[in-house]
Amino acid sequence: MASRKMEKYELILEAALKVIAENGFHGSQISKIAKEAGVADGTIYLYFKKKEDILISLFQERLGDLIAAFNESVKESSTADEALRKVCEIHFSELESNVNLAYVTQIELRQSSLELRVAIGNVVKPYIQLIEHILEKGIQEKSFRPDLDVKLTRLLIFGGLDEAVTSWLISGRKYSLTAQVDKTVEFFLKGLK
Amino acid sequence: MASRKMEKYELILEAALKVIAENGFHGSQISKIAKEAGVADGTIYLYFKKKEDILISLFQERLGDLIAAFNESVKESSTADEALRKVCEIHFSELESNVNLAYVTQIELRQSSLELRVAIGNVVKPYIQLIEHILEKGIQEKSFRPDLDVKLTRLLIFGGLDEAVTSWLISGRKYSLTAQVDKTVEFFLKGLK
Amino acid sequence: MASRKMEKYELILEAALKVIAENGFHGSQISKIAKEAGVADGTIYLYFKKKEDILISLFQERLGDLIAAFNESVKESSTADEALRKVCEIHFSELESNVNLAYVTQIELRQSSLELRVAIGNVVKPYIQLIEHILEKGIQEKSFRPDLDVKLTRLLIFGGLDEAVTSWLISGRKYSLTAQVDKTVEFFLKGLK
Amino acid sequence: MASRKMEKYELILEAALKVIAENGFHGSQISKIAKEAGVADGTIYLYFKKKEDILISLFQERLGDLIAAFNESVKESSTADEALRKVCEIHFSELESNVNLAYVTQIELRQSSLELRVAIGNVVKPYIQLIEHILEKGIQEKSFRPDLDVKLTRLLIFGGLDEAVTSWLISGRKYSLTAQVDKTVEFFLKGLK
DNA sequence: TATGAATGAGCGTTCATTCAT
DNA sequence: AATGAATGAACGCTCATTCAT
Repeated sequence: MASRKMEKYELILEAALKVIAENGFHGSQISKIAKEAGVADGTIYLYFKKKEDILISLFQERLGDLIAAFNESVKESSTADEALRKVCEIHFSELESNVNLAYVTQIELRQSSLELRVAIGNVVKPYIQLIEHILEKGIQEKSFRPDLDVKLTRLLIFGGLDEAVTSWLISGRKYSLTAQVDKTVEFFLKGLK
Repeated sequence: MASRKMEKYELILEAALKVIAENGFHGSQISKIAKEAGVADGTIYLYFKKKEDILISLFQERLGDLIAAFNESVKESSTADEALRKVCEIHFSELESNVNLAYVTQIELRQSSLELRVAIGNVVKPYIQLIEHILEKGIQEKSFRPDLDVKLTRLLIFGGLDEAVTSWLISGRKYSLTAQVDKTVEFFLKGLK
Repeated sequence: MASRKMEKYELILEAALKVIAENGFHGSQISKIAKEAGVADGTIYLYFKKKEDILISLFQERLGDLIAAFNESVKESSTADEALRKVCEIHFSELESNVNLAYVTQIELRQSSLELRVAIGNVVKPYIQLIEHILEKGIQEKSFRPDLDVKLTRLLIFGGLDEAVTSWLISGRKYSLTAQVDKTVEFFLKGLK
Repeated sequence: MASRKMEKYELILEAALKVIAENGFHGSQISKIAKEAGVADGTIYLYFKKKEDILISLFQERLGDLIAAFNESVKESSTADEALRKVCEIHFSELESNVNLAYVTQIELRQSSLELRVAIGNVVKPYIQLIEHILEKGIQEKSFRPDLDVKLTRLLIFGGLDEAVTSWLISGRKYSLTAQVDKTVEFFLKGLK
């Protein structure tokens, strides 16, 4: 009954996402997540070894999907410019359309132990590498400057995207995030000049 | 006796910075900070209302200094280009030369409650506004593109700088951060092209 | 199907003995015993009402055999002296040759609830009564002092034997227990003088 | 204020003794002991590192006194016979007059972890050694048999005394324990013959 | 009979904060 | 102002037991 097992696993992840988004990281006791999922406290420990494992899985499952979507889109892009635009588009649109996920990943999960942050880092790493690949492709295509430091630039781009999302959230989502895609990509491509 | 009062206040902040840098956010109990500062636990509550207030003050005092330095330098800069370079230089060099502060602000203080993060946000806001002013100045000087979205671009720049510092820390400080200033400024000014 | 029923019953007891001997009383969860026995957790509750019942049954079955052996031997003994020697011999040799049983009865099962200890007491009672019978027989034979308090003396003898075994176990079984039979019986028979 | 510190330490030990005697080992939660002592739960952890430490201390403090009393009495005894009688007398009378202590040491504390039992063993060891010294003294005085195995015999004596006390407790203290001293000592001295 | 997923009560321990001195 | 002993709320996790299949 793998499907049934997965059902409950998904149920708990879904509940955790909702509870954390509503109550914050520190206000999300196991008992609250269990109640939201409609299972007993102990049941959670049949699917997750420790409380932190829920959060790590949440990150891996949800962001794993996102990163798969990134890879797919990038493959379909003919140019590096287009690929970078795709990345930015997906990054903004996915988080805009899934506010709970956005809130949890940008705000709540960062308030966690070093151990968890390392796990999160591992999930984010492929994403940053994807940006790096796009940069390399752009250089090969002679579309991007050949003297770019790809290791540094990928961080500047990721950091910019991340901050844009966080700021949008903290502002109370008073404006459209996806509407920023063009200007954002333009800044990355053309810089300030 | 204001000076004497300030003495102990500073003593506690200094101790908190050291203890958090050494033991991490979760390993920094009031009792440990008090011992490091050479005062009794209860004494801390004569200077700070809650534990979080120590952290907020830490951020305000130390980053306040930094931001004052930013403002000073920017005023002395004749062009927006130069001002942006100055900001980046100070951002990287100050945190590179004060690893405890870097570690605490980039890594440890982020594992805190929403309330604290809002307070931190307030401290950071003037810095982001400073970047905004530079952008506006650059547009006036016709050095920067007139169609820049300054509200968005300031975030992309701040996020890029922030991520560069965090990544450098997590990597174990295996390379020079200040050596990245040129490439970073160049990316912001010229973009990928 | 009584035999089949008994098979599984025995299987579980055997598994419990092994698991407790290997993991100690507190490390012996039902799930561990079930796995060792090759049955499901729930199956155990078809044969035993509560976890403690396994332990009580373990004691009854295994020590019951021992006590039967005692009775047999005593019946075959012509004198009380000889009977007492037999008791001591069997007590020491059986536990020496069955270390798991010794460990579980002397060390692990004593860390249990009052309820269990009462049940264990009931199992031990016939043994203590056997010693009493031997004492009475000795008095009748005019081999033992007529002024012996048999109720008290049986305890002194049982306690002595019990402590000798426990001490031997705790010492790490560095010496032979059965080699102590002679001296032990001699002490009981002649006292210190 | 060493005296004040000791006051609360004693208060907690006293409360623990009472609570364990009344509720058994497993029914004695920290919160119950704290309430009985009239302190907060957390206060207990200012005086004891772990819950088990209360029990170990209880054993050490109370039985330490007892063993000191033993040593004192033995020193005052002119002969080994007399010393052995003294030991038996104190053993029985002290536990008879302090039923809570008897109950806790004979019944409850034995249901504890191996770690605690080792600690208890260390407290009991000097007592067993004391019995050994008496035996050696008796041999020197040519009052006891020269062929006694003192290492074995001390266990037979201690085990006998221990069992006599436990049995008296379990019986519901329906008879006088101290009234058994004469018969007990007589058994040890003269054996069954 | 047999299974094993699900249950949920139960508790030791930490630590920010208070307050009598 | 300063102390530091005392407080007590808060919670993750285990595991004996149940019950739908």
